[in-house]
Amino acid sequence: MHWSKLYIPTLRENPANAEAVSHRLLLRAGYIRQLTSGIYSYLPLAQRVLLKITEIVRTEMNRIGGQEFLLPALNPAEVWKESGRWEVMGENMFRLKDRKGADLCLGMTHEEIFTAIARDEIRSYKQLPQIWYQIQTKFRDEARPKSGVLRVREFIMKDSYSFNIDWEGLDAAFEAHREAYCRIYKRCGLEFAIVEASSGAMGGSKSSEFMVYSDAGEDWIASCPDCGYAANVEKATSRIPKIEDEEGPNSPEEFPTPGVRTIEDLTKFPGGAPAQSQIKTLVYVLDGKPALVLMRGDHQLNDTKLADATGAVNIRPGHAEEIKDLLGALPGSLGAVGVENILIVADNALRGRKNMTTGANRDDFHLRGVDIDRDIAVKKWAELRNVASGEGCPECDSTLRVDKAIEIGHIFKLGTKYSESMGAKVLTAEGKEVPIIMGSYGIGVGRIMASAIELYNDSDGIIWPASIAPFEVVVTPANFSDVAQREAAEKLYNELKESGIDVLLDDRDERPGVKFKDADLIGISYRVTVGKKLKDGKVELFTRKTKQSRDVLLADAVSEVKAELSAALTNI
RNA sequence: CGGGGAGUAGCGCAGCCUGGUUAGCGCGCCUGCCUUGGGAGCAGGAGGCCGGAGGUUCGAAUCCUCUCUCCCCGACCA
Repeated sequence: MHWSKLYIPTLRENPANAEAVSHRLLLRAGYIRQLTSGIYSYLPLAQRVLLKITEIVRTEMNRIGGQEFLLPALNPAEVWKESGRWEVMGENMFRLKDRKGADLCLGMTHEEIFTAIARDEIRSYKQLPQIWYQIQTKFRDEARPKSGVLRVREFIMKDSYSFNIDWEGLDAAFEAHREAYCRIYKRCGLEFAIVEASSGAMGGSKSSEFMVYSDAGEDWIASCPDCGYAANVEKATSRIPKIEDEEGPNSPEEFPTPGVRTIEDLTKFPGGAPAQSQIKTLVYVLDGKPALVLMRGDHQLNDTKLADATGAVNIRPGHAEEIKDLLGALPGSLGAVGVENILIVADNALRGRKNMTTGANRDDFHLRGVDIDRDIAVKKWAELRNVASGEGCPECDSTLRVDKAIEIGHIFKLGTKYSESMGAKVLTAEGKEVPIIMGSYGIGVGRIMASAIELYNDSDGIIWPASIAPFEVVVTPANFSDVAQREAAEKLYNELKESGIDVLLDDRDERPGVKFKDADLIGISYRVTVGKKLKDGKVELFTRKTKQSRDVLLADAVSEVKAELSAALTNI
């Protein structure tokens, strides 16, 4: 490929409106352009990267017996109604009507469609197991697209689904995917972590996420440096010191707390209490029904944990008016003492606590001396608390840390959620009809691209892992008007191409500085500069990652490049 | 959905507060000369419905009202 013929619209200046590093560099290096919020056009360089990634994904999926499909992105409402997700997906689903007025949607994921195929076609255990996958565009109407290609409304995803007759088969398919994913990310050159995750709206028993640690991420991961425990904070637990309370009064005592609205206020108020001796009362609406959520004063509720613990799908904090109607007081003076007929969910950290302080459900009044077991009708105890850095690892004596990460893959043991709701059943060897046991496995292709940039960049631009770089090598004649340099560069370019290397020739009549800057910016792994040393039969081999260059004989250039590349590709 | 910011040339921005001939600057782009090892130089040139609609005014990029879009923080999010 000749640079002069390729559309690579690099920008000299940093684009406005691009905060995340990957967003800024993808725009500046001419990989993407935004069409509208959360929707991007992928220019030729990006398409080359995406194709390299999907090719790696494809070979590894095929290796575990996956069979590639291509399913419709445009789906009829019926299938989604069968699984119940037409409602569950809410506003995140793009919906439309056809000319006859029938409801359609754009697929957010494809459990329903693949399950429908399995239901219609698979009758016998003899046809199982199956692993089916596709690499296809998904649509989600995100409330807030952000960070360039990291959180978008239209994106490419590899999604696969396993179908088994028994749970052992699911375990095997899950494990096969786990291993395939490790190979995929490793081959893409990413450093990644596998963490325990919440299954959320997908349903199912167990799920693991594949994460790249990065400040550009939106997930928080708790991990233990000693034993290797790692979990999304939506799932993570931790050890915290037990608190021994002094005995309090025989019944709660109400006391005035004018102006006190927050936990913090009450810690400073004369006669108040330290945060860890307060009960924080939150009003949530769970699938339309109000509930009180009780946390220790210094702890934060994790919404996903609340949803998982209660089985609720749609959860939101209550509005001030709802709360006033419900409890008779405004936030700042809420409590659960004496509350009946409302679901009360409490965090495990409050178990057995006594002599606590909480709101009195009367504005500007609190209660002290509250004994949870005695005074509050807790219906459900659960792990609801956000773990924090510095708390104890749940699996060893060490200490947890919490870091930000980008989710690049997620694998689920679905079980029979979809096969049961949609009637995908097969006959066993004994002639019994049973639901197919399913797994679901996703990889965000665009996120792999963006994560690689977040991980590997410097002030000059992108530093691609060679395996997913749009080109492995660029041949740069310092002065293309110089006949000797031009001819040597073209010859070298042809030789590299013939030996199967992905090579670009910078045939532009630009000054060398421009070509070097552009090559660095777009992140090509190696550059061979054909310049003034040509008269000694030498060219320079420049490594983007290290910015080191060394002279090699022109005659040896092809083999030197090959050696560098194969070293780079096996080291990752 | 709440809070904040921004829409002026392909990109990055100034001008707006305090209305007034032809709306500027840098980069990029085109032509020519010159130059060729880290985004050169000189000369000439093209390119704007100042996001949209309505209003105030003799006169609006500038003031007022409405509206659309984008970005950031939060809420939200397999």
